[in-house]
Formats: sequence, C-alpha cells, structure tokens
Amino acid sequence: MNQIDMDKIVAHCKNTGFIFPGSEIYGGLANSWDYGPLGIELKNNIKKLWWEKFIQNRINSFGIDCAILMNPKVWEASGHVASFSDPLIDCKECKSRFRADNLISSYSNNNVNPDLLSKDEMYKYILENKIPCPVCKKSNFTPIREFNLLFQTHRGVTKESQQDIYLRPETAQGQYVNFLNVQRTMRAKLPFGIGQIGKAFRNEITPGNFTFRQIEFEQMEYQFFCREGEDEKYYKEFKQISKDFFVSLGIPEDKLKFHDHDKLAFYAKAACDLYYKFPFGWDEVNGIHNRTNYDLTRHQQYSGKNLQYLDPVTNEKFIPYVIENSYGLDRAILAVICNSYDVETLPDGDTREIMHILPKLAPYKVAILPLVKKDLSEKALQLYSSISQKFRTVYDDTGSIGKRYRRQDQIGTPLCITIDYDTLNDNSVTVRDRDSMKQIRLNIDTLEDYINKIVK
RNA sequence: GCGGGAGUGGCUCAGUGGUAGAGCGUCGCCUUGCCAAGGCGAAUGUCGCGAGUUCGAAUCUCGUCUUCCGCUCCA
Repeated sequence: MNQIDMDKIVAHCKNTGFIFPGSEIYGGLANSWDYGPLGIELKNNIKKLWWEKFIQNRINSFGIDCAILMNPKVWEASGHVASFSDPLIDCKECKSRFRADNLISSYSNNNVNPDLLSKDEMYKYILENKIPCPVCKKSNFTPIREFNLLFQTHRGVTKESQQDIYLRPETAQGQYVNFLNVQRTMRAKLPFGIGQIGKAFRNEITPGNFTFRQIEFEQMEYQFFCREGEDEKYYKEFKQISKDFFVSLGIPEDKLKFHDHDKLAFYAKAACDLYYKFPFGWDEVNGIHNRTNYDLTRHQQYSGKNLQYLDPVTNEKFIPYVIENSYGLDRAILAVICNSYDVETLPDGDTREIMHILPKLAPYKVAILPLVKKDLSEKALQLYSSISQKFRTVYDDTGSIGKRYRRQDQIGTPLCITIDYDTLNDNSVTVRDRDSMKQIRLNIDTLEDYINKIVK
C-alpha cells in the first residue's frame, strides 16, 4: 500500500458518503462528525457483530440500554465529578499551557504524587518551589483552573428548581447501577456479563484525528462480574477476546498491539489498551480494565443500597469484581476504514480507489448494473427489487460499465451484478468480484445463495 | 485557551483594484456488449461574515466567525 495519509481518508469519507463534518453548512462544530448513508451501514454492521459476539454468543451474558442522563449522584460515586478534570495552568510570560499535575511530577522526578494534592495545594507547591516554565524557564503562572470533561446541562423549568445533571462520559456506570436489576430478573449467577452500546460525551478541548477523538462518541462496553481471585484469569481472557474482535473486523494482527498502563487510575488494579496502527500512529481502540470492586462498593456507599451478591451455594455475601472491556465504536469504524482504503495500480498502469472491506461489513453488499440503460433497465430494476429484500443493494445505470465498477470499488461493494441482453433470454447474469475483478456467470435463481456465501 | 496555517461551484485550485474562471465530479441526450472511452448540452458562486477605504473590492485595511496543525489525553 502506498503512503495513505489521513487527509485522503477524510476526503474519501466525505466524498463517498461515509462521514461528514458535523453541522457542516454552519461551518461545522469542532470534533463532531455525522455518519452518512454508507457510514451508518458500516456502523450498524460492526455493532451487530459486537452484539452477537458479546451478548448473543456468550452464555450468561445480557444486554441493556441505559439513559444517557442519570442521577447526578452516579457521577459523584464514580469519581467523575471530583476527578474527571484536568488542572490547567498557563505561563504568563510565554502563554504556554500545561497540566499542573504533570509539571509537579516532572519537577519532583515523580517523588511527589500530584493526584494526592488538591488544586490549591498544587498551586502552592508550584509557587513555593518556583517551578520554572518548561518553555521559557521563568516562573510566573496563572492560578490553576479545573477543566472538567463532564458536559453539564439542567433539568427543570424555573431557575430555582433547576437541577444540574450530566451527560454520561462513559456507559459503564449504567451496567453498575443496574447490576442488581439484571442479576435478579435474569436469575444470573456469577460470573456473568452485562453489555451496552451507546453514546457518551466528553468536553474535550483536544483536537482529534478525524473521528478518533470526538466530543460525542459511541461506546460498546462489556462489564464482566466475577469473584475476587478469578479476576486475573478473566482479565487475561478479555485481552485475547479484544484482539480476536478486531481480527474479526479484518484488521491484521501485526497492526495491533497491547499497551499496558504504567500509571493506573485510582480505581484500577490492572489496565491495558489495545492499539491499532493508524496512519497518524499507534493509538487506542479498546481498553481492558480490572476495576476491582471499586465501582459497586462506591455505589453501595452513595446509594445506601446493598449491592452484595449472595452466592446461592455457599451463602457468602460479597461485592463482585469487575473486568471492563470497553470498545470505542467510532474508533473501530475508523480502524476498519483506514485498514480498507487503498489506491491500487492495475496491470495496465491505471489506478483504482478501493476499500478492501470485509463483505460482512460492507455498506452495500450488491450493486445491480444494466450493461446499457436502454432495453435493460427494466429487467435490472426487477432484479433490484427482489435482491434488495434480502441484502443492502444499490442500483446504478449512469456512465460506462467500467466507471460503475470503479464507483463500487471506491465504497467497498463486494459484488456487482450486470444484466445484459443474454439475461433477457436465459436469466443469466455476470457477477463481478471486487478484489479479484474476476467475473462469473450465474443464473438469477442461484444468486441469493451465492451472495449469502460471500457476505457471511 | 495559546501559537501557527487556511476560508473562491460537490472536490482540487487559478485569479493582487475594473463584467467570477479551469480541471475533475454530477445530471441529460447520443454513442458504447464488461473495468474511470468519446461527442453535444446543462446545473451549481451575493468569492466565510461584517464594517471601512475607493467611482469601483474576491483582491487593500480593521474586526469577527469557522476550520486545520501543535501543546494538553484516552474510548
């Protein structure tokens, strides 16, 4: 593959209807993107695959779909209100911006842990030690400002009765607060898992690489509840599952690698990310976290409800451990797009844009093309109306046949079916394969079975 | 938020004070028996927005908005 840069991929997505800049006619909104007619097909296909793998194919596995707006106490219990923020500080001299905690860690050679300091204590430490600005070496900083990544909104009609609520920054808390509901209604026994796919929101100031970092994004999160002691075994298991999932999306193994966290979040016992080799570098597509019993313990404290699991055999009561397996859906989509897009040079020196996307993920499975518009479009439209009952299908009768093949290559349609004059006599059609460009002749009656075999 | 680029048809861009252009793409007709062919025709723009200078501004000045790249992270 030639050097494919992100700009080209972004342009391709926009030109072919995969992904558009959010609210584009108003000049857009930074870090927001809209999925177009092709993008949503790809997205739904990936979601479906995930749901089958995690919810349908696993025993003791349950899906839920929780509200985006939750009782604000959820986010106090989870720690997001208190610590889901960056302490930012600006150098008055050279206008550079830093994270105060990072300044302190590097100044003290990690001897001082800024996570244990309050905002005021951090500021005091910086002043007392006259920590120099890494850029201009002077020490003249603004006070620390907390930049909380939670999106806030209000509920209620009048100002006085308004309640501050948050847009969820992760879906996981929905699984935790519904742990008992699911366990009771499904009569679930440990170990079991709860999964959900849904939107999450983070007030990031960071520019992202295309859809890689957005202010609104979709997560596919699986929370696996188990006994303490079994947690390390399952943590390991989910690392493998994570990798397998991306391989099942067509990502080659040599473009995936694990990255263990050296600095753990306050709630985690172990944490590991799966990285994909994007054109802009290795970056995270998935996370596996051993969250211990932190979340359920906190929710028990803050809600006052007993969230212990009662083992029906041993009669033990305890709060389960959680292995979290979290996928960024938009990142999975981006990885698939980056991995599929290519500009091929053909034997005759011509080039074609192509997406080598797995047929099961392709937005359109089949294109129906009359060889010439005149005389053949009626028959072609008939075939379209029957095939499109079973598969996502596109019809195109504009331009030369070669040009139409190329259009389908651009968007990754695996099969093109061409109707010619022979079709009118013997019901046979040409089926052309995207990757090999090879053609075979099939009877219309056998098409459904053939397509099914390809797109499975 | 700071620093640095950039805003002209769908896309890529040309146009430095005097009637808004090209290529590609799109659409229609003709042609075309299977890999971006050809011919004819058409549509798409108050040149990001707002002031100012000028007889006259896409072009000069000021302001403003948006966006992209770095700094700040993580799904």
